[in-house]
Amino acid sequence: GRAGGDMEIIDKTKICEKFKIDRPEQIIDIMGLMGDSSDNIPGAPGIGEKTAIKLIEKYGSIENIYKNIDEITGKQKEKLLDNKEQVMLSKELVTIKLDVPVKIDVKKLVLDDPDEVLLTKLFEELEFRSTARRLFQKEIIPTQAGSIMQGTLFGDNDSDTNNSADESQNISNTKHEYILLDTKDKRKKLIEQLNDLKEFCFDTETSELNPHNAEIVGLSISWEMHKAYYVHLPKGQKEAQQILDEFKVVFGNEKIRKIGQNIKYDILVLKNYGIQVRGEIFDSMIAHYLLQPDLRHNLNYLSEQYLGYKPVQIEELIGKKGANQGSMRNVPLEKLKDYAAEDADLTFQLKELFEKELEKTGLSNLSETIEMPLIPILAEMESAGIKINTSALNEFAKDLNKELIKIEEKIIDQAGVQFNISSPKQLGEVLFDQLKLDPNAKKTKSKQYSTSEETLVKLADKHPIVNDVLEFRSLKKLLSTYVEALPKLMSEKTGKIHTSYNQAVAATGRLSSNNPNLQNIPIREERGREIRKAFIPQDKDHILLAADYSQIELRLMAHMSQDEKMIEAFKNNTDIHTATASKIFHVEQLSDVTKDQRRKAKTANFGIIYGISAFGLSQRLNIPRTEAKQLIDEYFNGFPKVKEYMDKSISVAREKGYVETLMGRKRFLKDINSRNATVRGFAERNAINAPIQGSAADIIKLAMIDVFRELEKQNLKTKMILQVHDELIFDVYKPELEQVKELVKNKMENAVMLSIPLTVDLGSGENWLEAH
DNA sequence: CCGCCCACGC
DNA sequence: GACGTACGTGGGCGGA
Repeated sequence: GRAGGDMEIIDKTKICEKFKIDRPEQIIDIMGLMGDSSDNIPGAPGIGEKTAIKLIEKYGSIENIYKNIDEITGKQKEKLLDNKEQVMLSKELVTIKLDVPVKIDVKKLVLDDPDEVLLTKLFEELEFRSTARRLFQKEIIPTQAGSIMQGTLFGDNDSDTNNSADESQNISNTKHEYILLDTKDKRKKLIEQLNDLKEFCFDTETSELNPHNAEIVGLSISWEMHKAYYVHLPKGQKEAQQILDEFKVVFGNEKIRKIGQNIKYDILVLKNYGIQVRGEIFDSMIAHYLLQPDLRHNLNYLSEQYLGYKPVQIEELIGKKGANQGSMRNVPLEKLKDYAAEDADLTFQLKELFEKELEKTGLSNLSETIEMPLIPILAEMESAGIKINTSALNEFAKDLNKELIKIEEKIIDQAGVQFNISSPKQLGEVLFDQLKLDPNAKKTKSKQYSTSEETLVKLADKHPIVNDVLEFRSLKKLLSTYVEALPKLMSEKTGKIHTSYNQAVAATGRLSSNNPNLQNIPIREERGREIRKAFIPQDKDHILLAADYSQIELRLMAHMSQDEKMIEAFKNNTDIHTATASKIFHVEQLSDVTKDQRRKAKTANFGIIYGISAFGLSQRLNIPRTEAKQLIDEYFNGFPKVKEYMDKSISVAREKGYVETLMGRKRFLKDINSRNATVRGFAERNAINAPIQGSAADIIKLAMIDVFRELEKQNLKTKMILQVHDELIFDVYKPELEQVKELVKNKMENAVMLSIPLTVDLGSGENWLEAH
């Protein structure tokens, strides 16, 4: 069996309760801190969990151990914290260790059973599955539902989800009823039942991952634990459509809540078949994202963690991913039924758990008023897509290619040797070994020469090759990332680009975009702007409208800190960077602020939001550290409440273990009390930034919902098509332009009421650049 | 396949 | 003596 099968499994929750420890992983922390590095064996584990607990018993609390750490460990502490080569049984130390390549010599790592159990448990907590697989040559199976949970979250969840430490449940050892519905009659009975429900969970199986092209292979439905139905769809498009049409009314029934895991995908797939999913939405993935924004949210993970159940793996059906991966179409019906029905069953079970947990942790409002309603709106935006001017891009590609060839020749000529300019490794060797541009050249973690833009700019006057390399980089980036990539992602069906928004990635609450990423289209450099020009309205009757929040994050800083001076600046509608400059440089008249002063103030403003240090600011502005420190001091003099707010955010995080946004979105900061300054610093910057960035995300999401509903209400043809963090883009039906402008501005500016006004800038044009 | 480096956006 | 600004996605390289 698994290592240490006979070893006593320690219930950390009870220990935590007894000794008033907030978080179970603190025990692990202690273990790391106590680790013994004297034997000099790389990868040597620290003290065992039992010893850690004995220590806690002896000293009464974690705090007391910290106080007496020197007494307990001798000089170990400094040594441990400084010696990065050691792998310690501590979350944070392992994290540090990851900054440099982790090399664990398996041969030297002779572990007896208890140690292996400990490492296994640790790796499990850290989600180091692949590392564990290498070390132990086997998979880690989660021991206890909720074991990785933070704080009290899910701490009392031990009802039917706890299978002790042995094998988790799966389809073969769990009682279940998965029913295949293969006649019209059976489907009719199901649909009748569905119509009387207040909610049901569903999942679609499809031929491919892209929802815009996917063919539906099957549909599974569940509304009670361990029981689910599967409807298989035959190959012909027409037959599939007929069967799906039977379900049209149920999906369109506003009174029935629809539950799913990543349900936006299913909504999009059904939309392709002309089926509108209406009514309330509950997505287990999004729910977990709200509960634990820093963790992962896929069904396998959630199921193993919270249900103690290992689902049938997709690889068992269609093989490992890659070129030879099979299709859902070719999976034997019985297996497909089990797989599909199980997915719906598990998703339903997760909903039961997560909905209660959202309630318990005060996240229901955020969930019900923002995140869940946003899901179908994102689906609509993705489905609408944006048109691109491919011929313009193709022309641009030709130009870029020509220039690239020229500059490549020039670089090779100057280097005097053939090499791959796109290889940072080779480039570094040419610049620093061969041309010897900088005897003290910076190196990266992996001991390569750094060739980042930041580094190269400083060498620009040493050799003309440097600017050529920078130019090459910039051209190459435009060509490969945008100009060549975008047309490839155009849908054949619609001739448009359909990005995909991920609502459960960014720990702060922002959306992210991929396939393609439309949130990082160039705008700053002149040549990059050409790419924006290629984004155009759907036809000549339409025009693009861009609406962006002005300085939303700084306004939020003003609101949340309640700093009178900053609030005043925004109320007077003065340029905030100029106002900042006047404060930190003591320039009475705003009109006397110089460009350079404004630039520095602007950088300082960004730094403030991100929790910058004097060093960071000095690097950014290329000024001495003392001057940077003075800037920051003056900033806090000028805006005293901002400093208070930052300190308060950190202390809130220390006390509660998390920080919150305006709408109550939480971010847990487990490292906020870390004794490692670097790790703690990171958490502290998060404590400052997360409420600001996250509140901005809350606000634009609210605005999206309001705007979308208003467009619907007024029966307009205009569509909201893109979101870029503080900006919304619309494909406006030209006759509606004035009406839409007013509507959008109104809804965006009034999404929430703050101590300062929110202002939105509008622009329209025949392409995205012009609209800005 | 995966980690690293680099670079684009907000 | 090292470290030092938040959140993302993607392309290309190079080692395993």
